[in-house]
Amino acid sequence: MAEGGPGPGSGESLLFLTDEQLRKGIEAMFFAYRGFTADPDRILEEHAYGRAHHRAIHFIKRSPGTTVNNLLGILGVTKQSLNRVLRTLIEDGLVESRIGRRDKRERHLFLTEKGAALEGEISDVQRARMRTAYRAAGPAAVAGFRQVLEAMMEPEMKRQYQSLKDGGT
Amino acid sequence: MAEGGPGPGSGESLLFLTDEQLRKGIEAMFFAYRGFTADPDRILEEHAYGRAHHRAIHFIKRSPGTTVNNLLGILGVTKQSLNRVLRTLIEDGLVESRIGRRDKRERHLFLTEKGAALEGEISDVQRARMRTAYRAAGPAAVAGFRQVLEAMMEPEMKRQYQSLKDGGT
DNA sequence: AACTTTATGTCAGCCTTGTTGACTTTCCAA
DNA sequence: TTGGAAAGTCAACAAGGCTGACATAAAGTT
Repeated sequence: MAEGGPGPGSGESLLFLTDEQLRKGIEAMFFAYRGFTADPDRILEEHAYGRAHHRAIHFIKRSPGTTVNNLLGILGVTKQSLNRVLRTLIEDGLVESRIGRRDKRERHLFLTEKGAALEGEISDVQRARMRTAYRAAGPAAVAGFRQVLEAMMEPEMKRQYQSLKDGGT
Repeated sequence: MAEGGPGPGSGESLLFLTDEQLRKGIEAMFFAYRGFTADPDRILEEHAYGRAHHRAIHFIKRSPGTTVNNLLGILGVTKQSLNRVLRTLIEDGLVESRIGRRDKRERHLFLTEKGAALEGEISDVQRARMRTAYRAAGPAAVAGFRQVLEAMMEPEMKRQYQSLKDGGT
């Protein structure tokens, strides 16, 4: 699949995508994702939780009252796997599970005050890093960053992502 | 930590970083990383390997002859964890481990032809997705993407990342 | 009313990939 | 030459994925 790299002089208006360039992009994703999860991981460890717990409370915070099934779709894990995490979060009093009023089979999930506190703590450090990175890179870079990430998503996840439209801008 | 969102009219020259904006960035990373690993995961599954194996052969390909210790620094796992993965790759004939000539404690790692074949197969699909995303987003977006990712890395990882400088451009 | 489907939860067991602890071999420096 | 440090290996454990089987309750269908 080698692209037969264009020389230094070939059109910059098209894309100059040598395998080396693409490889750098791939490694950038790899290392950046580690940075992205580093702060949350530190906090979670103090509380004896893992990333799985973080993902759950993140999306419950984003969509309070979401059902277990919704969450399964977003997280892309099995119900057994999610259930294990959810059970401990409920036992520990971070998440509340309310039986649906219209459809009593459904469980609607909410963060308790305690759960919101942990979510907030993690959210804060994660946003802080994102904010720093954004400021270092500048507004144009931020737009590009989001565009590339969006183009990299699987179609179904892209829908999930876009279903929460941008707040202000 | 709420930023007290600036209204639609406030200076676009500074950064317009509402919590909502930052949250979108966080979710973009989350969903994009899934897309990023989706194709490799499919191929790896056919060969009964996991992401850990992929990471190993990726960085051995990038730096042939690297030692186990070097690899540990890059991958950020324990040597025991890496060793298990390495052992199966060596048993399966994808990786060759040569005892160091100067320092016999060291093992220098190389991909065999078979290992290079798998690495290439995975690399191809991963680059293909990256290329598609880059093309969809355009050159300016690509630059921004890389800038933000780099700003998001932990300092030590940033050094690792930058140690392989850009090929052409 | 009987049957089927859906939503959720649970138990059991497996696999990958992280972890720590203990150990061997090799190297180097006092 | 001997003791510590470094590189690598083996053993055992934990988290969090997975599948399969099954239970319950509520909805929906016939």
